[in-house]
Amino acid sequence: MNNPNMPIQHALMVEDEPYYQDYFLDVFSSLGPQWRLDFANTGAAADNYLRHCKTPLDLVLVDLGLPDTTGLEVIKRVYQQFSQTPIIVMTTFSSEESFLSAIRAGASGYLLKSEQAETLVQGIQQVLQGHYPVSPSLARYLFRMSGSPVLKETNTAISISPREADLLCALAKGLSYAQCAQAMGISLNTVQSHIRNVYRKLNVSNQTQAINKARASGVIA
Amino acid sequence: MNNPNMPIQHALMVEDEPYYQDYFLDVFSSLGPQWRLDFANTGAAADNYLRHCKTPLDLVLVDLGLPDTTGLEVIKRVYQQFSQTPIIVMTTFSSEESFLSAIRAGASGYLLKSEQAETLVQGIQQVLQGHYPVSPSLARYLFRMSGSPVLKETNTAISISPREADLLCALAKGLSYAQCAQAMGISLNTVQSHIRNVYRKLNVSNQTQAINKARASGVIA
DNA sequence: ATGACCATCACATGATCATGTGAAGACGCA
DNA sequence: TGCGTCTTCACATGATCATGTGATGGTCAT
Repeated sequence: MNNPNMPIQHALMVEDEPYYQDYFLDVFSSLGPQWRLDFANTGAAADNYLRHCKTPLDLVLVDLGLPDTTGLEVIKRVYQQFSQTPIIVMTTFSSEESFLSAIRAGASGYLLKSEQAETLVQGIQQVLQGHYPVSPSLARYLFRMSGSPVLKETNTAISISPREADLLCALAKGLSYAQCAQAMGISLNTVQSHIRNVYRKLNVSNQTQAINKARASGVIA
Repeated sequence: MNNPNMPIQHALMVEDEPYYQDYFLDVFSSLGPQWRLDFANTGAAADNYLRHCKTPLDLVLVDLGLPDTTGLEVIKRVYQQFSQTPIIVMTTFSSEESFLSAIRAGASGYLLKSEQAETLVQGIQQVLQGHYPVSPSLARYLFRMSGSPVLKETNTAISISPREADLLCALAKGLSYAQCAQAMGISLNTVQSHIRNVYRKLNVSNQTQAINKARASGVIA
């Protein structure tokens, strides 16, 4: 059905919005005529597509936008079936958590739809060459989480002291005050004292808010 | 001392080998005439340079090659003094450990000297734009370590119900139980009831642990 | 050497969270 | 029809957290 001298490159995109389907057809035209881009409107459709897919796909794009976690399921599925096939997450929002989940599930790239079309093309080409393209706003997070435990004197904007940062790290792991106290070799009173100061500095009033804000500020991984 | 219409861009490179000093002078000429590149031959020299440096540097390149960890010390030092200054590690070997250490210390990019000069220029330009360039062979590692720990037990098995997930999302935002109750239109009693069930399902015993586990399982964004 | 942080602790109290027991109606599945 | 799960609620109690006031000694810069 095709010219054997020009082996076809086979891509699947899981995307429900027709607008983006059209858009990415356009993007793919920049990659060359040998590319064939199929669409699956839902996670279930993608699952079905994969079930009937004999030859390994060359690329899979997954929209991680709206549905619960079906996007993640698709990624896992693809990764299981074709572990060599690069998977790129295309999403609207830059959620750090969904980013991590996607990578854990097997994604090799994570790009925002809002990127320039040219940037998307580059990202796709990069992933095909074995690279791991990530949109800048998320790359920051990737870096942050790789360099977790230390980084004491990093209190750039917000003046969280080293010990306070230690405590936040411990809390972020899920430790209770008592466990933090033990882990840090200080008394429960001191833990509470630190917490009081941290809350004041970050202007928050509970643990989760503090952890979120500390993360957002790069104070903790 | 300079043309005020062309603000000078000030870079420091910590590098002992004259060959690479020349090489990077060449690389920098590709960036434009406004760039001034100074060199420090040792970590101590860099330290001294920083001590007498008044205006923030625009870029720092650090050779992480041979010396013990003096390269790392320089990175920390720069990061402390000019937290906004991008730091790129230039190295000969792609050691995963030194890579991680560098990131922990505050580096924003990690490039191999063996890259094409053009690639290096691109990397420098990227980092100046706030990106995080990493040589491909290391990017793979970055991804692996972000994702590896799980991947197998991707808990699709955890059966968090929709309302329970809603609650976890609300909590993850930093809301208190009372606020969650109001936001979800249910009573405080019900919130506690959901929490009890969630904790049982996730096998945890406090909020932060629950949020962490839910995130790790992709249950919440 | 006088502030201005930091780190450490003590004592205290009200708010919030964690956990237990129990129960009701709705839904789906066997 | 019954069993399980989900969702919702009530009442209750101990644990943990949040917040206040105050104190000691250290470091560091002015």
